[in-house]
Amino acid sequence: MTEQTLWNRTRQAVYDEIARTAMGLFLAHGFEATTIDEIAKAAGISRRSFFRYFGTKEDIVLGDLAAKGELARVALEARPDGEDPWTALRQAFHAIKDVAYDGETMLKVTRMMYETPSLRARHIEKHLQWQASLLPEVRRRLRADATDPLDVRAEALVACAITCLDVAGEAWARSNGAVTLPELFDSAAAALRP
Amino acid sequence: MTEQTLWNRTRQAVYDEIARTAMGLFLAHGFEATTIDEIAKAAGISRRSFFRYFGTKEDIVLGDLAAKGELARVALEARPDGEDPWTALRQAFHAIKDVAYDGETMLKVTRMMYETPSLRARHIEKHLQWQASLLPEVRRRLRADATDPLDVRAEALVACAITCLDVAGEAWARSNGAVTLPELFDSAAAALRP
DNA sequence: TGCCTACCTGGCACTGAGTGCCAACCAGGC
DNA sequence: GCCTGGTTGGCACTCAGTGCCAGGTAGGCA
Repeated sequence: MTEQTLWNRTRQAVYDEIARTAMGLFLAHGFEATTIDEIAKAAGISRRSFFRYFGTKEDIVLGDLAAKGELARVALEARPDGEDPWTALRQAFHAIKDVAYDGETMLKVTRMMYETPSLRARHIEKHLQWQASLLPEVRRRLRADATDPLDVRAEALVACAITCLDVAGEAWARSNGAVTLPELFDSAAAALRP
Repeated sequence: MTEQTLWNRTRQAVYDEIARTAMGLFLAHGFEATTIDEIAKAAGISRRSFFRYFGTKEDIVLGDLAAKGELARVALEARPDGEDPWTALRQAFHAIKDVAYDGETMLKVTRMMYETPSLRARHIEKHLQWQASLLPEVRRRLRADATDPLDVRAEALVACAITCLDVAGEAWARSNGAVTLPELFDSAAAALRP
């Protein structure tokens, strides 16, 4: 982890402040309708400085997604060694929890994510990084040969598990929270193995 | 289908010419390194006119992907009624054939697609449209209730079938064509039901 | 105390994608 | 010959994102 110097703490505070401000604007006027100039102005920083904290506008919304992927990887590696890889993946994904906002806000943010094309695209892009980070462990469990061009079992399992999570997320956003995300995820995953 | 007036035929010819020219530039200098100004100049049209044929640079590469989705939908609807939905999806995807370029070029284009972030993102976006278009038929076969927020079986099946195709495509591009795409797709799909 | 270094900041200029608007053009129908 | 629908190029604009530079500020050190 990054050591907690004064610099880093200040930086983190500014980062959080920008994210908070921007999210408020997004929820009030929509993601696409909010320009980076507006965010910078509202957060009291220059446009140029904004890009020192966030590479793109999308990163504000999807910031902690990479961290969640690491959570899933750690959880997967903690699953018992003999467990069926697909089951292990399913269980590992239950370790992912959203704590950034309260339930109502989380629903709004999720809906925004699935409805805004550029956000949706970046979201999936981050999932591709999850895939890369989970792949080695699933390969190990399958005793798969990474050099065999025909053996795509590990890739397929990981990618489809993530896809199920995505399907569940979209259904959750549409359902207005009538059902829980883990419930939906299990329902999606079960559909593949009747 | 659009009726074949003189206007439409001319328009189609220009469209094809732009696509051909642009693809040549992409393969020669890379997708991101090629600007729209360069494409327009090489194709002998104005920058403004380019955007009347293609909404984005990515659409040049992914142009016929929507048509392929329709191909898959038609093939799915033609599968026998009693067939297991997952099997029907698998078989339907075998109807998708690439005929746009010769094998070697197709490999290069595919590799470019998987390696360029913006292309990859749009590619997945198009796949989301496939999902929407295939969903009703799979729901019908599952006798699924579209209003039940917990029933995500159809979504999961369609999305994962597409994901398998995507996994297969990436593996194919990486393998330099050592194995065929249908082979890889079957291998990926089989991994989910051992 | 004063200097040096590291890091941050705002501002400016630039590229490149994508859009709105307008004046000009051209083929076919009446 | 005129009208109409569709097209074209050009101009100006917005917005995202990057490179560069000059200035500030905190902390370490002599």
